[in-house]
Amino acid sequence: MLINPQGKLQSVDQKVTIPLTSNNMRVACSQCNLRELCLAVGLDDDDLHKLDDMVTKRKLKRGQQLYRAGDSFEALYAIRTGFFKTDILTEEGLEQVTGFQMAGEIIGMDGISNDHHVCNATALEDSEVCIMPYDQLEELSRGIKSLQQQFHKFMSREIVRDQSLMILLGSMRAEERIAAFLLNLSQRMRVRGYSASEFHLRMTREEIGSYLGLKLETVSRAFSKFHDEGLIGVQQKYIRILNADGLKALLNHTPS
Amino acid sequence: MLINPQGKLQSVDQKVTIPLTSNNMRVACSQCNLRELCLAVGLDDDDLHKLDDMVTKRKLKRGQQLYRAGDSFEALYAIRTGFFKTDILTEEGLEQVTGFQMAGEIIGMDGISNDHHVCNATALEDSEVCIMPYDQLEELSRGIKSLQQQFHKFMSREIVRDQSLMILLGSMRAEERIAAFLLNLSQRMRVRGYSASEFHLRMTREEIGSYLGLKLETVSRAFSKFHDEGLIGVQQKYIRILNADGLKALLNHTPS
DNA sequence: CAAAAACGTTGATGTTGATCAATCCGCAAG
DNA sequence: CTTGCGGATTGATCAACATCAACGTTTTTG
Repeated sequence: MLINPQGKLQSVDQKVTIPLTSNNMRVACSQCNLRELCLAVGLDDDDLHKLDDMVTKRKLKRGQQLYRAGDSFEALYAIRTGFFKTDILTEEGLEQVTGFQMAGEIIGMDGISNDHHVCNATALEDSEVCIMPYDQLEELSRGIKSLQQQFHKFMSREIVRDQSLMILLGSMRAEERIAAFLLNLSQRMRVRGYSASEFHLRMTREEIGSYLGLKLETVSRAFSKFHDEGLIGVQQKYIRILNADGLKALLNHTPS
Repeated sequence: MLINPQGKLQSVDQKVTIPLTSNNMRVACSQCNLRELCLAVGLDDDDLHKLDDMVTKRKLKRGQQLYRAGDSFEALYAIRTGFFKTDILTEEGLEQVTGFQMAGEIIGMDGISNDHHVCNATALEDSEVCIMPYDQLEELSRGIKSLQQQFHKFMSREIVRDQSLMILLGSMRAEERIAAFLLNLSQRMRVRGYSASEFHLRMTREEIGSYLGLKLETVSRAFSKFHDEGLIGVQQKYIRILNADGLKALLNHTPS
């Protein structure tokens, strides 16, 4: 499903609210209200406690980097709260955004192949992550079948997500890309119990453009056009989806 | 490394030739001359024999499909000989190629996330694959640490490969894309012990274009231009790399 | 072998989105 | 309140690539 790279997350229908109470470094996966979105899906209490022992957490301020390209790979990170971008510096020194990630998503899997990260991960707002040391995660998933399966599904989901983006970049036109982007964000907000119809963008027009293979002016123009057509409301970073079906209709519109 | 999505495969320096002798359905990973490229990297003899028991093989004629989008996911496949493409049919019914795969590479990992394949895999020449039933692979990799690690590296490598392609599609111009494509093919041929400087393309101009987000005419024009500039030799699908450095120089050429 | 189909090349023209540039808005700091 | 600055908007122009079209070449098929 093209505009829907979150795979099985879609089927999680229950509302999930995102408060945050504990302040200690240890995190209880068994208590976490994101556990139905996260690696812990389907684990029994006993196994959840084993996860608890492995996981610590870390807070990041807006703009702080969780890891950088070239850093040695130590752990995967589950986002508890906040919003991240991942990006790569190309040979010519241009930044290209490879993804935006929100609560319940796992980042860092690019580092497994080389023992070094290939991209940067930056918090776009104050955020908190669960640190899962990779050697421990490997060991644990050798012992817990459902953890192993869940982990593999997350990796595969990332592959499918990337391929959706390849299709977007390879075959869609500017306005289609931006409609797909907005619908995808909206969908992911819904799954997390937030409003699907209004939200704040955490990234700049330039970062959106980088992600979608467009220039910031093109992004801005598309927003304005959608606004004029009554499809969305735009006030800087505050977006309202006024006509989701209208946006979807833009996607099926075959160009030739 | 942008033009180099095969990750650690790069470091395998020894020559690997690709004969094929046995004809029975059972395959001996322990005897396979691709085992240093494949999942079996780093396994000891004992563990290799466990792999042997799991794997069967299948031959495909040119044009045959190994699996289709929507098929239920049963197994991963290691390519023993031949050449494949994977593609997705977009909503509008357009085909988009998501990758070309050759000997030693693993395909099918997109299916793990949903228990169904999201893309088609088609043999572009007569080919042979090793079938690795996924439930058995999971079980085996819970018992064999180095198999588990190798499997995870393959999945991660696929993620990194896809991200390289995202960058190509998001930030490179037509001729850069095509130069990167040729250099990548050349590199992968070298790793497998084939000539890196001359080879047959197994895919059409249209398939190349689909993969690179370009139209077939644009691909054809770029080939002609590179030919005129003495960078490559082109005779239909037979390509010679005459000036690899010249091609590489095209990549660093910042547009603005 | 002949005919058809698939694939590839090349040219002329058109459209999309990039580029260049001016202006505006919102927010933070003094 | 004013100033400065990063971000956003909007307009004018341009370049890259798509599209349309004609023709050539190779492969497949009966």
